[in-house]
Amino acid sequence: MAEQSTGGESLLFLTDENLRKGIEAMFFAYRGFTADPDRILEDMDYGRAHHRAVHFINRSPGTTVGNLLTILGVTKQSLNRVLRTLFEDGLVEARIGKQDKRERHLYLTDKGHSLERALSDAQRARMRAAYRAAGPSAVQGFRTVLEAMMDAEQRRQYQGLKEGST
Amino acid sequence: MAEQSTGGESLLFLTDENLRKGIEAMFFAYRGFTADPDRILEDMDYGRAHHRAVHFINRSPGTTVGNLLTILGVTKQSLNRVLRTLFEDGLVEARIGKQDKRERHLYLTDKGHSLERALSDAQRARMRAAYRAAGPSAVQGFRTVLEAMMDAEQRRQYQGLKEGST
DNA sequence: CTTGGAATGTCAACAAGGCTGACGTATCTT
DNA sequence: AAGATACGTCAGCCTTGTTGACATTCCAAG
Repeated sequence: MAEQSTGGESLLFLTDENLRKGIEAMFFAYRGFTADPDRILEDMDYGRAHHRAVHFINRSPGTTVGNLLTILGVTKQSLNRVLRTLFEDGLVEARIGKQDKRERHLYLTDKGHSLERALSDAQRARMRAAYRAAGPSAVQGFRTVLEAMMDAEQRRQYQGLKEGST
Repeated sequence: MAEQSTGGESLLFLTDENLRKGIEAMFFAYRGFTADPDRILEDMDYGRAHHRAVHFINRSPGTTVGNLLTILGVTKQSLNRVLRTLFEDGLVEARIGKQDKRERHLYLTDKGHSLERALSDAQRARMRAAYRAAGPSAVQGFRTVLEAMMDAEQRRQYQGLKEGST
């Protein structure tokens, strides 16, 4: 998986030109990646920050505010502003921890699940189209490179959530 | 989930679970992707917007303000705020067009090239490490999926610049 | 029981970098 | 001469990030 053969193999894929193409591919692809959810969100006065919160709450129901802070990598003040609107609008609810009553465990309400659905359906549709067009082995490569691009800390979180409990 | 048998191939790579992993991989990888340049930029009161401008001016020297607007997908007011600081700091210079004197053709100065160097060195280093760890065929797949993920318009721009003049 | 620290919430203030709208100017094109 | 185009700019607004300060609540250690 790692090095095919640092011996006499072509390392042409490591030219600056190829790397630059990869950089621009990331830039343009990320725009596409967020475009569909962004359209849905702006119709309801939400932003990407709300999307991220909803995504990770859906993905790890009962997660605490502290967990979310770590995953999202923002300050609590910033996250709190977003969470507050989600509470007010009845998309997310917080339950006080049983063991540790300081903690707030976050859950999506039905309404929250609806939004999450709409957002991830849109995003998955694009992802599915890309995956299908590229084929399974390309997808494998895609994931391999992305994982290698993460910071160690981010990779840990990514993999920690990878096969959570399913 | 989708269609099990479009020909006998396994379409297991199109499961919602796999798509979700791809989505999160994009999220975390993009953070890593921007982390190194961000660190350099914040030491000098610049932001990602400056990075993007510098990158594309370096890549297409003599490009016009209008071109840049199209590529970056922002408003001229927003871009102008960034360009103004780049002019003031002597990183970018604008030359009036010979054929059409309304156009401003943008070029990096030596100082601009230095910054661009520093930024892209950092970003390429991470990219190179990821590429090397993943291997050539993974890289191929990576690019294929990213291209498929772009909007048609973005892909046009990406490919238009792809092999520019070399 | 008291005290320290952890987890959380909140107020205030600020900055970057998006956006819209309106207007001005130089320059091309017709 | 008139209109369109390329660009710049002023003014104002929004989201989402930041710091700093402070209150609350609770756990755990003395």
